[in-house]
Amino acid sequence: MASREQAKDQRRKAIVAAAMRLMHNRGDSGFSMRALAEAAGVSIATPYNLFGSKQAIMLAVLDTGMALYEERLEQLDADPLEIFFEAVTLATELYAEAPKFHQAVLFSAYGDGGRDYRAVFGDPRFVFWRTLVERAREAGELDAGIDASALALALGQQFFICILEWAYGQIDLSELECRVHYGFALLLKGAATASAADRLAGKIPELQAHLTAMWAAEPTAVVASRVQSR
Amino acid sequence: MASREQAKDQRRKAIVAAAMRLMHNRGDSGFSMRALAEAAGVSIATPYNLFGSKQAIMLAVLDTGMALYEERLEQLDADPLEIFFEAVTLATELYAEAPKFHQAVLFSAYGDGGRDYRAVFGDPRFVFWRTLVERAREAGELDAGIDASALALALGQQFFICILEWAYGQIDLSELECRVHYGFALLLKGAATASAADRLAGKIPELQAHLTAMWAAEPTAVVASRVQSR
DNA sequence: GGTTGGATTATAACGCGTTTTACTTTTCGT
DNA sequence: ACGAAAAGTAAAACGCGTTATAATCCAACC
Repeated sequence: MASREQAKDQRRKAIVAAAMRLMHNRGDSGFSMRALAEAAGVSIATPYNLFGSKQAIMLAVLDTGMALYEERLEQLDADPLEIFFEAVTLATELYAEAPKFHQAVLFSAYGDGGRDYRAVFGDPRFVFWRTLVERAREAGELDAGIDASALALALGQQFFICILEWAYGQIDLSELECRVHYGFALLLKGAATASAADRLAGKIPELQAHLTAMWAAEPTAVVASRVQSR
Repeated sequence: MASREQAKDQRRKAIVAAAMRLMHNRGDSGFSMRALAEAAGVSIATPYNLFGSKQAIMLAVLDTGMALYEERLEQLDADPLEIFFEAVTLATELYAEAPKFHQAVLFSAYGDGGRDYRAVFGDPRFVFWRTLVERAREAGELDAGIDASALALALGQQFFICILEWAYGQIDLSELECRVHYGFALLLKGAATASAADRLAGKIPELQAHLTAMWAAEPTAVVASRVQSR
């Protein structure tokens, strides 16, 4: 029997579930490995046996969310270029549904001193963007000579860092969405075929105007210095 | 008299100097607030009185380095478009001169749980990129309608996250340089006037080839998954 | 069914960043 | 020159992630 492994998996699931429950209820503050162990009904040593670190647990939580996200994105059935922007918007919508939860997960997954195996930009997320790039390239929206991995990396990073800023409480979700859209428009335009480049160019002025309006209206920490030193 | 403030500043400088000395000698490991206090000849409470947090000290170290960096960049006297790429190359050269030191500073400045006032992308660095963008725009290399702040933010973030990956030990300096150049080429091309866009487009294939060759040859942690899942 | 061995447990400990407390030193207005 | 206020000091403590140490449990083999 694999009842040994079975029991392990069961405990693993219980721990991830308890982590999600705790995050939902209390957000980042109040979430600690000791609180998690208590909520999951296990000793504090067990999560370390089964996952290795707090960061690994957070990444497990993140990955389960990623599956749901990709599923909902497929249902949108957007065209190969628009889907980049839809993907960002969908993410902000999901974040808006449970902001404290997502902030806590992201903060714990990346904000801690986890210099371990998979730090800044993990595999599931990278593969996701590369798939989108490959589709767009095959659809003739992107230059055929573009390397999918290289572009996907640049796109994913642009997304990722804005997400981090949101998790750190420096920007809100609408600025997150707008900034990533802006970065995506520029990056994709740089890699696009002529017709697609035209469409992308059309997006830029509006996004830019939206951003500057935001910065003028609502000066948060980072934004304030940006506006004042204009 | 301001002899009170004077003494404060003196102590502040002593602490920053001791921090730099410690980082140079022992890198990140072995550097702690207790070790710093001892090396600076002050109590552990003093750095907190004068700076508030470890992160603030690291940002002070970072900012003094930034002044040197900008100075050396001005001396290069590159043209308004090339200077973006020179800036990246210069940074990698400076990092290469004392890699352990810079890794330690960056890691401590951003890797810790410093959710404080100025987290991901601080003011001196943002202003630097915006100035470069403004110059390039005035030189007619970038579209006149481009907002300097918005583009500077996108550029700086692309740079910043690659630096972080290097500080985390996930990529080496040559990959850092190449990836940022690639991201910059795409972003700038998306914002460039026609003639500048052509010049930028010429850079992209070479950078891309360089990147893919790197990934094929030297599969580090992140890279490995990238290559294998090709 | 008893024995064995790997997993889980409780518990203590470590080093970290940070805060608090209580004591001492230094500066400045009168 | 003296007393009040401000600031620096040592030392202990807090909660954190993580690790080490034994004791204990429980599925798996003879």
